Amino acid sequence: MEDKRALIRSAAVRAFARKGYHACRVSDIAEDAGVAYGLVYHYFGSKEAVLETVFRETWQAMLDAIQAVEELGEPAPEQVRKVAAIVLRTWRNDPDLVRVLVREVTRSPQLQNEIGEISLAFAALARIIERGKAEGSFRADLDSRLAATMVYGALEEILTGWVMGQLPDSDEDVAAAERAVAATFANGLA
Amino acid sequence: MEDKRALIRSAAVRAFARKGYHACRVSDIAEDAGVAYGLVYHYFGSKEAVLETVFRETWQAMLDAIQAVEELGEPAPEQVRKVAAIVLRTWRNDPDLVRVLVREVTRSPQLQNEIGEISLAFAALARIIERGKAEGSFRADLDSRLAATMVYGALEEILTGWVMGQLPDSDEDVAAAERAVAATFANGLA
Amino acid sequence: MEDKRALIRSAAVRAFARKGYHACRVSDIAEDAGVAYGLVYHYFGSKEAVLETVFRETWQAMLDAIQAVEELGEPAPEQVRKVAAIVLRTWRNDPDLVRVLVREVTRSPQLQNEIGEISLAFAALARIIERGKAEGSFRADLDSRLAATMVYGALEEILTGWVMGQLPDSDEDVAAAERAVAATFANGLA
Amino acid sequence: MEDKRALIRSAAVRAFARKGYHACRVSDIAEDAGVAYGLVYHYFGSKEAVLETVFRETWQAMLDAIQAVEELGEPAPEQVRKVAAIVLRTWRNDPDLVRVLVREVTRSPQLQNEIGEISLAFAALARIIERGKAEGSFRADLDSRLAATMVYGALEEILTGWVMGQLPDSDEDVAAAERAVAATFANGLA
DNA sequence: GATGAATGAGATTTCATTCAT
DNA sequence: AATGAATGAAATCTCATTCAT
Repeated sequence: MEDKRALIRSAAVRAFARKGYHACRVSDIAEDAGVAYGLVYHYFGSKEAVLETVFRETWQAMLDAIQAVEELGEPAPEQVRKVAAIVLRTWRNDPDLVRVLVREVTRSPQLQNEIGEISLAFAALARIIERGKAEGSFRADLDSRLAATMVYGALEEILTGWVMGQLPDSDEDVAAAERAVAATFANGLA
Repeated sequence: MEDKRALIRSAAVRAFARKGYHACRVSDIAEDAGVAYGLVYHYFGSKEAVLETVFRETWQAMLDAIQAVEELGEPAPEQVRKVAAIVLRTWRNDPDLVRVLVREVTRSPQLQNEIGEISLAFAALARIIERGKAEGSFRADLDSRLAATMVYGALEEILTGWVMGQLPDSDEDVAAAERAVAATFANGLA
Repeated sequence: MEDKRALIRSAAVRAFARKGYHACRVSDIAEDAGVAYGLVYHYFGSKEAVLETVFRETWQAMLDAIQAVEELGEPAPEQVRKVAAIVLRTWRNDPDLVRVLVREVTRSPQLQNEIGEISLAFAALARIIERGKAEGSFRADLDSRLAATMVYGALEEILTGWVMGQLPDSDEDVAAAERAVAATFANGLA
Repeated sequence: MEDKRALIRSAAVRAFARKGYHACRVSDIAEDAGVAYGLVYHYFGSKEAVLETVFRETWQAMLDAIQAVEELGEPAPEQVRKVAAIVLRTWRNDPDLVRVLVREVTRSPQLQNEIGEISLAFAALARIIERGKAEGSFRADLDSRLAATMVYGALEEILTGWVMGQLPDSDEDVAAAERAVAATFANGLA
């Protein structure tokens, strides 16, 4: 019944978030999903493929959301704010997922082949900043690739702070973080 | 002869950098150091302890350097610039070390006990920003903890870009990155 | 449609020949037959039963052919020649089948219960040789069981040479092999 | 103490002989040798490598013995007799070893890379027969490769008969088999 | 201090087989 | 008859760690 594949996928997110990818056995995922562990192999082929799938499907959704922001054609600082909102609000929607992405995927030595997809996010941010330079919102001498890196880094570190329990993460804190990022880079890159 | 302990320690940094902590076997470290792997246990006690030692000794040096900056009593934006310089220049000095710290330690689920030491760096940055607010360099409504997180995140992401080969890292690029971080946060936090 | 059971049986021969019994998964058989693997169980009950069936049905046909030779009542050397012809020509008819019988069945530790059926072939050969002794074609002090073993071994090894690609196997080579076996044992056992 | 590698090697022969290669677990070998199974990997690297080693080391010894026969320069039929003696007496010396070689190695699909070494034995037999043709002991129109195959097949099948318990194998039977092979091919190939 | 043989817990993965549909 | 999702026993292999020398 239902969709066992999706069931396993979301159980994997929980399990990876709870114990970390390496410490998490395939049987932990299966147990969490309430299925036999053979089924994980039936649907995903390997433990690593589960992580990869989680990453790819999630990341694509985020890339789509960012692209939608770009297409609105609003001023660059507003676009940066919206991207910050998208990234940071994901935390509220699915903290376990963020935990996994932040801890296991982003700088994993194993998933270096995913770098291409990760860098698409940087590229989108760089495009936004480039447009900001063109419209005069940002300084002309800015290296947009580098600026994109700083923005992305600031966002990811805030997420990490939440993941690690080092920063408060109430709804109000999330909103405040969003404003802080927006303001800092609106001024900082101007 | 010489100092076998130091020999093993630096071999470990190379080995962890090359293959990642998990994929790296104790025998890889020993081989790289040119000793029998039993000796790794003689000096460090466990594989995890090697990583911990690498982290702790390095991190302490960085904390000391940051504290020295604080004690000079210069204006906050200048202190931020100097911290950026310290962090980014480490890359030039020892890329393998940075690779290991960035990939394995900072958000490792295993080394969560090191979080205390990691957060000392955030605390130092937060103190600097707090002082910037007092002296009028930074806006008064800033959450200094959050601001410190953004600065640290920007720095670490630039390092990551270098580690992952996504950003150019010539001496000139390193200097430019340092200036970009300094300028962005001097303005952005003002 | 058609006869799915026969379809699966012949797909199994191909699959076993290609990958070997152990390396061959039930799904390989099913795939080769173009059916779902559940159907293999419907018709045969188990993977081992498929191999057993292949063996038994084939072997019986060969035993029947040999018995027909016996019943003709020709001189023993001529009977040996005809048995050689039967065994060796099977290769031309169905090399995959020979491959499976030679590699998987004959000395499989699992199918030791089939030994009874295998030894019927030896027994037939031994009877022919025994009659050869009676009629004076073969030496009287011959151990017919041992002689039958030698004849059978020579035949199987020639098949093996073909299976393994170590001996040439054109039609002419097959005919030459048949003559060589006949001549060697006609003289050798005399 | 003692030579653990040799200990494991001979335990493997016993274990493979008893249960067959596939049905035999690595831990069976280790248990038989009285060591932890990790040690099997320490010395051999994999289960397959154990079988390969057993084969290669044994086979080489047999090739050496056959070569020694060749070098004596005796008449070809006598050389054939001596080769038969070498091959058949192995059964008395180490039945388990023969069991493994006959059942697992000779026509294993996995060890097809060993074929080169197996065919060296055929080549030696073919050389002997070729010399027999030159010296007039064997008929000139003989295909020596094919004849070698028959001799080898006869020998292997006799071993198989002993392995499978289908032929009597007392010392006297072994001696009789040796004489039967020698006589059959001395006459049969003449 | 130094070595590496020896250990064995534990993880991944395979795949024959079952069974609901 | 036909399918293939679901199961889980079982096997291989890895590798951190111990310890006798």
